[in-house]
Amino acid sequence: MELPKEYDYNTIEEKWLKTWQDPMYYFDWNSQKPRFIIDTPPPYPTGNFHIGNALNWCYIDFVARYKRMKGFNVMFPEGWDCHGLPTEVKVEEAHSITKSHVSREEFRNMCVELTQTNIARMRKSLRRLGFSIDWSNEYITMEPAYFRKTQSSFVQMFNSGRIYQQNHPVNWCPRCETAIAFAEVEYDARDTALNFINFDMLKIATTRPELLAACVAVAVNPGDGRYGNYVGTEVKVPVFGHKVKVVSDKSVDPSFGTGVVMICTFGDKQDVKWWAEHHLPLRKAIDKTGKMTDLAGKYAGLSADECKKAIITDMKNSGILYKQEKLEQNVGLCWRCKSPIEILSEKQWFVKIIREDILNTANEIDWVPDFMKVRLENWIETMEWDWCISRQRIFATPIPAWYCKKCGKTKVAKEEWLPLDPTHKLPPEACECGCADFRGEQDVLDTWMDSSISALHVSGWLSDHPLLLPVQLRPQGYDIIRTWSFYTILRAKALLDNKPWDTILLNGMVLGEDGHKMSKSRNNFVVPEEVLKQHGADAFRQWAAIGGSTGSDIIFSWKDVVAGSRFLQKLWSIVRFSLPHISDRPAEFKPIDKWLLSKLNRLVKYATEKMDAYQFDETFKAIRGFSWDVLADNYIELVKSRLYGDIEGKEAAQYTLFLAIDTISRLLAPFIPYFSEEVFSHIKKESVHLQEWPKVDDSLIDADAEATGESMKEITSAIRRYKSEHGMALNAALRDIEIYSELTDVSDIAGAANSTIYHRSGSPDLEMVPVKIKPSMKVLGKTYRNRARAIADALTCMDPKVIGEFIELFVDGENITLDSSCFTVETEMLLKGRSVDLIEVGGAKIVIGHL
RNA sequence: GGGCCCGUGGUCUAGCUGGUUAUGACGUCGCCUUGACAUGGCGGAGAUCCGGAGUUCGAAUCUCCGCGGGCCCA
Repeated sequence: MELPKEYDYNTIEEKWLKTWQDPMYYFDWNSQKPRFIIDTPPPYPTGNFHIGNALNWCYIDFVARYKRMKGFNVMFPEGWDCHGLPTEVKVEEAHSITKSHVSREEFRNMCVELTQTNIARMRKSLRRLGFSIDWSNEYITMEPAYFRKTQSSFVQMFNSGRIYQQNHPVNWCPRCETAIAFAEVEYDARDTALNFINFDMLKIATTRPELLAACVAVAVNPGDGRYGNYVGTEVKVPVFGHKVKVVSDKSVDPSFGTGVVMICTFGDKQDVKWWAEHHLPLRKAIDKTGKMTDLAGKYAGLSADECKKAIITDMKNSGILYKQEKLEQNVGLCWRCKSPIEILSEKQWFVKIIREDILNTANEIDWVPDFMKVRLENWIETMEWDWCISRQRIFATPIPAWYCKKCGKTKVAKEEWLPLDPTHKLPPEACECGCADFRGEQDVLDTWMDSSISALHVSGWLSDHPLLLPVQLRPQGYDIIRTWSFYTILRAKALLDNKPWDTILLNGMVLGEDGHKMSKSRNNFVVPEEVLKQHGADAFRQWAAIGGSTGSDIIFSWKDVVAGSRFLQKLWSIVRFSLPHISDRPAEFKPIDKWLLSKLNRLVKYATEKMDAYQFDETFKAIRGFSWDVLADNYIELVKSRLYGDIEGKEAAQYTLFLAIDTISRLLAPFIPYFSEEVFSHIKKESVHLQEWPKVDDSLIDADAEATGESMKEITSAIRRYKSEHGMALNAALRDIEIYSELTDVSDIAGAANSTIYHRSGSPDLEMVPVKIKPSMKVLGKTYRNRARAIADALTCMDPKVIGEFIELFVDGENITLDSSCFTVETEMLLKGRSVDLIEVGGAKIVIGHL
């Protein structure tokens, strides 16, 4: 059966999508094979699998398929990180409600429903992109089977003292009305005013006059002579009248403002430090909704911003505020809603951060590329507070704890009671005080508490399976090193005293075609579905492979996708030509067959090395280069005459071609699974994805065979070039070609050149005239170091006609003898006798008779 | 202000444990419809490897400084 001329990616991809069965990719918990477990990032189920995810999943799939072929028992699970504010917001929009309109349970159900719909949509994209996901190991963090583990992890870390509850300043988003972690704070430079205020006997400068009511001290630098007398005294806070201490602290910058700074609870992180160091009292002037409290007197009930304006006006009028200066300041914003955050002191749950633990564990992990580890190290070094894990939301994993209604004591659940929602269920035992009535904890867990145990979950933690931690690979983007990598390392160490993974593989960000971050407003946004529709999954996956080196940012490029689809068509043509000719029956190879097989085995060796180093671009480029250049443009052209005719060496060509097609389809399988499956299906009635990765046959890597083949290839190209330069069709016959070379068999060249070729030994009877001496710097430099330049200059100036095997030179007052390895002599051929053209390639000379 | 990364033909990109003619893609120009492929083949043009200094016999590659860009953070 002849193959169609055009490769119809759509039909073929759909065909294999229907044919492939999920169990092909199931992890075998009982297998004796070496295991390779991947801690796949669980995406947030927005409903759309974006192109950045797609790049990451391509990398994962390349690895998963490669490792499977290498004989590993591979787990490529798929998780879904469900909980979070975006879904709550979407649900509120969709139902035109706010979460306070319905019961917590009802609201949660709405979120679950939306999430399920979104997951279903994203599963389709994952399948269509050809990812070899192990669907038997799918997990969904909002389901009891998973959040039971999140709750267990909470209980275990509480019991080991790694989780505690405390009144502590936290970053607070007044719009979302929840605490947030530092990882969730963004910074933006904004213009603000520095206000100079008469402060009793002192003058202070502040950007946040609305916090005057929360002022608990003023501070000066200990070395500042202007204010030394005031330290230890008290001053009266203007407008509000309460008295505060004057303290000295070396982190006050005497040159900023007036050199006197007001400490309030809390204007910024520095206030928190001073507050703790100087044991200052707490004055809450802003509440959880961002409104001023009663402490703010006449300003109570105003928003912080309204209060700021009002108090500035009032203080200007009364002469308290005597000057304003413009100041650029970085303002902390909520990453989700971009509102400026406040720092409030609230009772929250925290996870202890032990820096050395995390640093040491990070050092036991292989980072690819290695410099990415520095990002984690820098983040760890700047951490000042513990990780606040409680959130004031609904759609999240409940914190399994209650408060005794009588004595107020906190009761944390026992693991065997889990999973549970403390707002629905009371603990099965009474409080120590004897009271059995409890109030369930309404706060829920930060979503990173769910996803930071993904590695533990997939490796069998708290299941009937044996625990297989550490897993082999964590693939993820570098943008979430300070969150997901950091938290996962922390949790694996805290819960199991182990590293979570052997290796972490970082991918870059996908940029739009204009080189900027993809965004709808920039109009450079591309969704994978659009690419799939136009060029198919295999073309898309090639962009992911060759777009750039692993770890670097990658620009999405339609050109690369188109180039990918052209390569598929080229491969298809190669296969379409080859299939009728191939044979798996061994035969004795001719020189050019040996050349091809040597190159092929070198390719396998190189591809294997590069795949092991996660260098997908290098791997794929090598395979593509071999297929297109070596196989199609050279080998096939050289053996066509053997394949079409009925001459000696036909079987060798058929067998060589078979080996090439078989090997290439295996090498391509991780990258273009649909295409390679289609090709392989014509060779064998088995899936290529269940085959072994090709092994290197070292006996076929042969430098001599390569040199011979290279020479044949060069001679053939030279003849082609000759024809091209003389305006001849490439299949036009030349007469009288004589080749003087070391070659023993020129029949393939004759076939490719479509001409009769006379094979000669020795040299043609031509006059050779040396015209130029070219110094070999590589040799001269090594031997003669700093004299190499002078020797080279002297060589170039010599008369080439007098050169023998050795050259004697007089350089820098010294006689130097150079052998022929130190230079090459370029010669020009003078023809005599008949009128011929002479081409010289490598060591061969081609004499072509004039037409 | 700090950390990390990057700056290679018109565009994007590989190389960067220093050593022949700097990789590939896209584009561009010329030629060629040959029995796998015109979504192709053959050939060509096009690069002061961001700038400067240094190390070296020799630097795209190593060091320092500068300029420009990106990301993360304070």
